[in-house]
Amino acid sequence: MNWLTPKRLPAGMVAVMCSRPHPKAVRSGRLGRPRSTEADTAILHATRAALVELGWSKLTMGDVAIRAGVAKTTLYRRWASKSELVIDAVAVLFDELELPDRGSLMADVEGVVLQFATLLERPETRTALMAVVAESTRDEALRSRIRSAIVNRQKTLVLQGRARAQARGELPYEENAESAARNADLIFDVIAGAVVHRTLVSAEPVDQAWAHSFTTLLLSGLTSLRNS
Amino acid sequence: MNWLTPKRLPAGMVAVMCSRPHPKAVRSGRLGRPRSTEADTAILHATRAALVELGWSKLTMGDVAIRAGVAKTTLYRRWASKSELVIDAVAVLFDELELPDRGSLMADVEGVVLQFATLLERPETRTALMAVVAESTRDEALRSRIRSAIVNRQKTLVLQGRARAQARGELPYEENAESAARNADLIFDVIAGAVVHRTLVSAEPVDQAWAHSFTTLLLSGLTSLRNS
DNA sequence: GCGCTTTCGCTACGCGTCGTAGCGTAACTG
DNA sequence: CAGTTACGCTACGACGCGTAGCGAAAGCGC
Repeated sequence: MNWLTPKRLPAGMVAVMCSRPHPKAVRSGRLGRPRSTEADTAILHATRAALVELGWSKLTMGDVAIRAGVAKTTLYRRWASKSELVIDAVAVLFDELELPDRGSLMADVEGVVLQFATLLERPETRTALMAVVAESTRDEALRSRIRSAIVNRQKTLVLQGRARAQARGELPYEENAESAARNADLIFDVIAGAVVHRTLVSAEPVDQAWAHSFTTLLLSGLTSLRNS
Repeated sequence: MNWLTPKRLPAGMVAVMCSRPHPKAVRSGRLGRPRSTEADTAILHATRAALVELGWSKLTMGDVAIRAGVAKTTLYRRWASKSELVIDAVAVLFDELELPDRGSLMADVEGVVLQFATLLERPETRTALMAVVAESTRDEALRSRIRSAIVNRQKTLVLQGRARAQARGELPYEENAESAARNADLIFDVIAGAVVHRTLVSAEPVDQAWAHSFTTLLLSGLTSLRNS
């Protein structure tokens, strides 16, 4: 019903080359009053604030509109659903993830684990990440949006870390491109999955000690696990 | 508001020794018309069916009541929220998880990974698991319910698998009880986290090949990772 | 300056779900 | 039998959703 209204733009239009394609991007061409960029930032800021105070389930579109000082209709002109709005609001937080060269594969992994954990300590990401992932299990469009807005950014770090480790001689170069990609995906799922599960399911902190133990396990394997 | 109504029972009452303590358990003592156990099973069955057809977000209490052939008020007499209902409905699916002895640690891990993956292929669990976890980030009571109903059951498998591996001589006995517990938690987060992340975030299948690669990585570590 | 186009804030609306109250009836206990 | 609790049913207020319609504002091309 919603998917066929003229408000929806053809799918191709979203895929234009842009760092953050707007959900309901209007052709930036010309004609008419341009969209207020202040409204955009105000809405996203208000969404994060609402996530902190209310959490995902109690966040309402009307409330966000009021916080942003914007009419509710303005909100719906840009985002078709609460999920898409929240994804965009949270996605920018993942931009601060980076991989400073700490000199060794071990230190690099530990660093990225702690960085990711710090991100997941924020109430916005805690409450939003799992919620949108849950929503995406029944919505392919949402899933691809999460992928491009959040997941792919994290995956880059894995590729970067591997390249460094290979340059240092800590990891072998993989001539087979396919299996190299598979391995990167595997490692990404292991790292991100472990941190997320520890944080949100087990609900216990990812501190220095845990990061160290995890990294040791990841590098050396289960058979070499010893008491610390 | 909801948390203070007389409907809510004191917290201790839920923690009675019972395999599956009912959310709003009434003292099984006596007096008056007993609760219909058929209604219980019908509701949980209807909830799973609704999850399959509608998914978490579109599931409504009224719809579940109709499917179960039960009044909506009957539903609310037993479960205070949609989250608690869904947890109970899904929890039984996790009971079928077990750890058959396959002769080696490697085979055991691979087996449990594939079993867990099979469980996550079901639409009920896919859509429900992440949703209730997301909900639990702001609700400690919900989190402990998930832990006792779902997570702890899985964690047992890790302990079981380790004990077997130790008996086989594949893993060393850990004299330090604390670090042994920490290691078990770590391994659990790594295994469950990786499978969940692969399935629900990366949205790619956990097949035999992936399970094998993952298990190899877990046992031997990153440094020994080679092309397959 | 003038039209044309699009977005803006605002109000109002229908719809669906929520969770509860109140009733009469059914089931079980002593 | 009386006492107690669960049941099905109806009705209700509250609230969030997403949209329609309005006049005003802010750009563009002329």
